Amino acid sequence: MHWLNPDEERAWRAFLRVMVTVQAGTSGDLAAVGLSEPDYEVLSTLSERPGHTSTLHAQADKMGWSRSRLSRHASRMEERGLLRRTPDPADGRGCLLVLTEEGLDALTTAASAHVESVRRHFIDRLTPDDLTAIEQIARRLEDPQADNGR
Amino acid sequence: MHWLNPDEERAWRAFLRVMVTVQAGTSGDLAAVGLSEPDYEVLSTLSERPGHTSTLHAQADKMGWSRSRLSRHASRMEERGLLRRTPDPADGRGCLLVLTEEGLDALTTAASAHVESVRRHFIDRLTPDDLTAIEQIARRLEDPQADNGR
DNA sequence: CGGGTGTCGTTGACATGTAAACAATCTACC
DNA sequence: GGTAGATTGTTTACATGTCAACGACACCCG
Repeated sequence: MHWLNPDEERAWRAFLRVMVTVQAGTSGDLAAVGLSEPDYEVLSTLSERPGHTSTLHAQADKMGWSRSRLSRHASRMEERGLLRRTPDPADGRGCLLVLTEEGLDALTTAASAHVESVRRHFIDRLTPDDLTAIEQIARRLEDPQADNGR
Repeated sequence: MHWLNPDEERAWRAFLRVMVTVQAGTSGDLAAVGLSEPDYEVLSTLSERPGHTSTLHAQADKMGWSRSRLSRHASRMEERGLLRRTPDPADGRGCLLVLTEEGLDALTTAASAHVESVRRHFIDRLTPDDLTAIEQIARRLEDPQADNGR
C-alpha cells in the first residue's frame, strides 16, 4: 500500500477544506437574497434558453441533475412563483418549464449579489496566476483518460 | 456592477465542476466498500482519538458537524455495529462514542481503498507544482481577513 | 396500421441534513 | 448550598436528495 506523503496529504486536505469553505460562503450569501444554490442554478440556466423555456428533461440534462430531482425542485419553485409548468405542444408526455416575471426578477437581484459574492470569496482573493493554475488543475482532474493505467 | 471577465468566469466554473467531479469519484469508490463519505469521516477521526473514543460534542466540533447531525449519524452507524455509545463517566449529560472492532475493521479496509481512490482521482493526475499551488490557493481562500476591504 | 419498446415526468419509500425545542445535567457565583 | 444560566444529546418537524416503479405517451419497424 502506497500512502500519501506529507505534501500530498496537505494538498488533499486543503482541497477538501476549500470545497466546504467556498461553498458555505457563496451559499450563505445567496440565502440572504432568498435563494438556495440549486434555485440559482435552475434560474440562471433556464434564463439562458430562448423564451426562458426548456423541457424538464433537457434542463435536467444541461444541469447534470436527475429528472426526478428537477421535477421535485421545480414543484417547489413553482409554489414560490419562480417558474411555471406548461404542457409541451411538441410532446404529450413532456412539460415545459417557463421562467415567470417573478423568477426573472429574483434572478436579476440575486445575480449581482452572487457575482459580488463569488468575487469576495474566490476571485478577489486569488492572483491571475492562481486562476490559470485552477484551470490547468481542473483539466487534469476532469480528464476521463487519466485513470486508465491501473 | 462588476461582472466576471472571461478568465475569471472560466476559473470559477472549472472550480465548481472539479468539486462535483472529485467528490463523485471518491464517494463512489467508498460506496464500493460499503461506506459513505460521512461514515468514513466519523470512523477516521474517531480512530485518531485515544481509546478510539470521544464525546459526541467534541467529535462533532472536530468534524465541523452539528451535534444533531452527528447524533443521527452515530445512531445509524450504531445500528450497523460500527460504533457504540457509552455514558460519559465525567458528564452525566454526555455520551462517549466508541469505535467497535467491526468499525475499526471497516475503517482499515476502507482506508487503503480510499487512499488508492484519492491517488487515482486526484494526486496522480497532478504535478508537485499543482499540489503546491493548491495549498497556496487554499491559504488565500481560507484567510478570514481577506474579505474586509469592501 | 399496430404492436413492442423506449422515454417523459411524477411519485412512493426512504436516506440524510437542518433548525428549533426539550429534558437532563453541569457550572458559576452569591 | 442553591439557584440562574449554559451546555449536552436527543428529538420533532421539515427540506431536499436518491432509487425504483409507474402511467402516459412517442417512436420504430414489420
